[in-house]
Amino acid sequence: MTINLKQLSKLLKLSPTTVSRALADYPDVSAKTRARVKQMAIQHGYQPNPVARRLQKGKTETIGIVITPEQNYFSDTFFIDLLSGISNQITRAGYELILGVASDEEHEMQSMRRMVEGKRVDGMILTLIREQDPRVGYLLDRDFPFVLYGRTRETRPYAFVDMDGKQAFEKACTYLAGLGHRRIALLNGEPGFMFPVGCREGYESGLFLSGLELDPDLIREWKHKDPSQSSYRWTLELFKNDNPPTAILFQTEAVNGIFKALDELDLQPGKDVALIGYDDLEIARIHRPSLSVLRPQAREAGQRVVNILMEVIKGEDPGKFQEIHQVEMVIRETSLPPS
Amino acid sequence: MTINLKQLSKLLKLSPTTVSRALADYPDVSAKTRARVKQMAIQHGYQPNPVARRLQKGKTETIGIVITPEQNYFSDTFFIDLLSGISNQITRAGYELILGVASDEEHEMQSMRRMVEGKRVDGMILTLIREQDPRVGYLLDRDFPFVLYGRTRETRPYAFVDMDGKQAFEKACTYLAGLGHRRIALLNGEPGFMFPVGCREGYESGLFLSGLELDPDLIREWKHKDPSQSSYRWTLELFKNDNPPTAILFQTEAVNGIFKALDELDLQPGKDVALIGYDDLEIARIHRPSLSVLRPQAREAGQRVVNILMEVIKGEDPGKFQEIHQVEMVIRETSLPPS
DNA sequence: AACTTTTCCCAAAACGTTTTGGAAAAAGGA
DNA sequence: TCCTTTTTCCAAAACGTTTTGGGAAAAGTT
Repeated sequence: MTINLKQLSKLLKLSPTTVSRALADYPDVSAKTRARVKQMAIQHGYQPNPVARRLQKGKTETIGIVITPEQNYFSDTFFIDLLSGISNQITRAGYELILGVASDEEHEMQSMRRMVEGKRVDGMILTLIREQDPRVGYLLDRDFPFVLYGRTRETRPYAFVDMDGKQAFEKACTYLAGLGHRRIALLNGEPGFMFPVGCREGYESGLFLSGLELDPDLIREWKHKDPSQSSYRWTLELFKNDNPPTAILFQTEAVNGIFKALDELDLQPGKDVALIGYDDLEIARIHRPSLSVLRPQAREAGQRVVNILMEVIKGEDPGKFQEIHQVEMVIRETSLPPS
Repeated sequence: MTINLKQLSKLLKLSPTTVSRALADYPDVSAKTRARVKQMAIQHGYQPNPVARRLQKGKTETIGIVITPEQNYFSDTFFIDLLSGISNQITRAGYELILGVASDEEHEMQSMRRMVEGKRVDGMILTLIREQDPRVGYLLDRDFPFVLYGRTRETRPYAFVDMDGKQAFEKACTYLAGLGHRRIALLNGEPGFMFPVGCREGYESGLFLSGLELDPDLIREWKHKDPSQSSYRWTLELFKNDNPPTAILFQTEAVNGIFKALDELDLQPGKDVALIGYDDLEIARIHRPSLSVLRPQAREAGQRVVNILMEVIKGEDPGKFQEIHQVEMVIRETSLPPS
């Protein structure tokens, strides 16, 4: 059915060498034959067998990624955008993206080891980074190319693309303070992961810059797998406070519980309580009132991750590639001044 | 770093042939040397280079799947479960799963063609099947192995694993009718896809079995990308009816809009309006009142898809593998008799 | 002992590319 | 014209496996 390099070369009455080099635009083949070869290749729909090329080149032309369904992050649109940026850029480079789905931290590591030690990939992309993340040490120890989407606590240099959660939350916080809010609450992401660390720093810095006091009662870490720590319950508790907040910062993921709680408390989102979420999920746009958000550019980040990984695979120093992307704020209907 | 078959055979003072065959448990190598080979292989962490094996075997040992972020289906937990079942089973077979992310129907086809014509995969898995799906015809024409998660309108035989949407909605409908509901509404999935067709059949059949009349005013197709067709608006309109429904069947995906609309109408879910959703998403479990649902076993289905695809790749007749999986109903708090 | 069968191992080929190291032919220079 | 340089092509090797087709040694059989 599909044609071979050898068959194609026979058709052209040329050696496989010349055909191969013609297609690869080597200078040592004349313009005339190059054109002839290319035309014939197109005519017969010739595509070099990727497996054979990989063997010869000693590269798998493949990138690996492992996702964990347990983490709710995954069901968010932002992750799909990230994956979309990654996938498109990988395809553009003629590479392949192989996917592992792991149910927990142990399987995550196991799946990655299979890819790395089984020589199935040239590089890894890591997401959902923890403060202490064994995957990073593992890859650094083996000097295996990888790029993080996020950061971790690790002294050795490594490549990463991260969203500036600190700057984002600082911006949101000072914006709300500028509107006159004095009691701003933070429903932070799950502890153990690195991202919420920056969010909290930004929140605290935002309060400080606005001359506001930090009140520990207004901060909570949300464990989304633990119903007792749900955003719904937490919001209810928050307003039992003598001095309740007039604004809340949170991950958009948690918005359903917050809306529900506010509704039960007869508080109108936006009007009685200002809300700004991190991540521009669909619900943020379609809800009435629409939700003001911090919007990370996940697709662009995904493309950067791939471009960087390609450089690292080529042998570039990973320490050179450490990018922190700014996050824009989208003001919609839930960020009004306090009433 | 990592050891080679040739190097390993040199260490053992055996030929590469014998080492290869020993590891593959061929009978023509003595038990003693087989043991010796295996022990040495483990000791040096030898793993055959997959690229070399693929070239020799003439197989890519790879399965392809293309997902489309545009479709909201993807953000549902059920899809992750499906993917999880697929991925685990593929890994178990020593195969790889390569992922394409396409933004629309055209890119979806393009991504698949790259995999198929570029000899990058041995088989394809298709999801989100449309009534008229060009992918199926394309693959059938080329006699390329594939399995559908879902069904399409195509007369030639092909392999599929599908959820019995018809039986599911029939069951839900007769259950509600059995409770005394006489006005049951259906908010169906997007037109153009095959799945909603079965849902509607089941709904109609359920009404008929319960001796209820079909009222076209109670049926609507939800276009989730079109805000004018949102579940929220539709629910509001539904209750402007002189004779409003006492129960609604829908895709759980649409639950937020429905809850919001009912809330505005001062109707209590479960109490004033019975609700049953298709797909057991997280929100169904954590919402109060918790949502009764139809629960497809996505992970198991994913495993079946892979097992079937392996058979088709081996050359089995695809027509032999046509599975329709039953869907169970989980009664929670939103399926009470009418008040 | 001579023949047959079984057991155990291996050299060589093959998979489809790309790369290496020329070599022949054409062009340029004197 | 003869030598040098450039242009254009190719045969052979290599990537790391598995498979093919024996072949030698050991074990059975008569």
